Amino acid sequence: MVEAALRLVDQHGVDALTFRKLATELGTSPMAPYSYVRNKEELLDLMLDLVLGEIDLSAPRGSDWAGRLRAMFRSYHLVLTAHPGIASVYRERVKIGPNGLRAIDHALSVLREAGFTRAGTVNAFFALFNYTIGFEQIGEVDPADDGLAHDGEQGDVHQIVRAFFSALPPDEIPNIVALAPYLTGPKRGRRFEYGLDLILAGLQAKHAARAKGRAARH
Amino acid sequence: MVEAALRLVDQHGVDALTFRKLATELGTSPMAPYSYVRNKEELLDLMLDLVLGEIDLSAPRGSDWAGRLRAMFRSYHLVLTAHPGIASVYRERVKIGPNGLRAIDHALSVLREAGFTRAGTVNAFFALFNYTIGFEQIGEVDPADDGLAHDGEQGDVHQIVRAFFSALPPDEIPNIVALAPYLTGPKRGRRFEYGLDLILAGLQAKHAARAKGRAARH
DNA sequence: ACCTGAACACCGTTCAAGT
DNA sequence: ACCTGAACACCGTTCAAGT
Repeated sequence: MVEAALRLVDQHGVDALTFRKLATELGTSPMAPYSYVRNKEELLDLMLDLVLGEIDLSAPRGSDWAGRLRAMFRSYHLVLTAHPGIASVYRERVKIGPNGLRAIDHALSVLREAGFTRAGTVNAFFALFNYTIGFEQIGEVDPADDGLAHDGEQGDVHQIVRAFFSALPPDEIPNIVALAPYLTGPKRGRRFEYGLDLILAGLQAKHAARAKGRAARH
Repeated sequence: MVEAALRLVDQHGVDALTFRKLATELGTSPMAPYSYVRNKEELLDLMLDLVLGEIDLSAPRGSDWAGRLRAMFRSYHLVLTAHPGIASVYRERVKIGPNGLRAIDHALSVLREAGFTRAGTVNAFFALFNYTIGFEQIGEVDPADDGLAHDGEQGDVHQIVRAFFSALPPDEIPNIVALAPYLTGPKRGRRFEYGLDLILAGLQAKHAARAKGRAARH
């Protein structure tokens, strides 16, 4: 049942998920899913947890704590992008399921074993977690569909800029204009890892400073 | 009109925003808002841009690029938390308005002036941007309402853990259990800055390494 | 425990019509 | 240009009823 709902979301987006459509997909009546689920929120929570079960938590052999976190959140990112729109289920009211709990606990254990304090572990986890989720939230910078057609030549950057960022005249947003090819590009895979490595580098600096402070005290 | 819609969202949440409720708020017919807006998506985009206009882009006197970025994204964070739920407007289809463009351009200009490459500037911007948005996406770790009442004594951590993370038995999530007081705590203000400083520290390390490499080549 | 059909209280949006 | 009222095609969910 949840699998069928996830299939619907993967194919037509999260907004297209409807008890009625799900029912016809299953060949039942619109009310049949209520036998398995209390309401739509619970269905969404179950779908999210099903997806979170795909995260690879097996640590790469012999790697350090930063490498293990990188591997885990890279997998997390890949799983979320494989199910577009599912990240939007994270809202105020999410109920975390068993797979989500296992993933959280794994990340916390890596940070604790690395020697981070309790507060530091939690803060570091949320930094990685929030970044990963936020990355899925916005897709490519979408065009502002204001009638300007996309039939111009591919190389005409100014045409693209005008279509994508038409809310202000170009001379008010010179940096956006200058960087437009990078802003609209599809280099999402590397982009995620750039930010992930920034956070991990920050954590490693904190970790090193703390070890140094401990050594100086002895 | 957009202001009235924003007031509705601030008071009752983004899901409660309805053309019909907005109309009664304005004392008009349910169809009246359509005179100002093409559809609901456009209304949401206008509301988001109205909020983004509150971001403080005035750089603190005499601070470096990292300090200026910290100030801007701290303000961005405060603005988003002041309007709960508004961050959920960021979806695949957001049309960025003038205030949003100004904020983006400001962040890009700071990074460019600091000496980051074009690709580095864009990647750094998205790291900060995605983290900030992701932070608003999930609120506190919400209780899993499975009938367990919250009437236990405040000090009984195990009770809290069982209520919040009941999807798995405690011995399968030892780190969550051990860190539960930190996970469920309301220390959101400092938590945002922890992650923000991690990203900025990572950027500063990259910046320093690049300057060093340039010097060595001469 | 699982499924059905009809109904209720809502939505966003279209349309024809008014000023 | 702005507003109205009725209508359409949808929602999630409740309820009474069936197996």
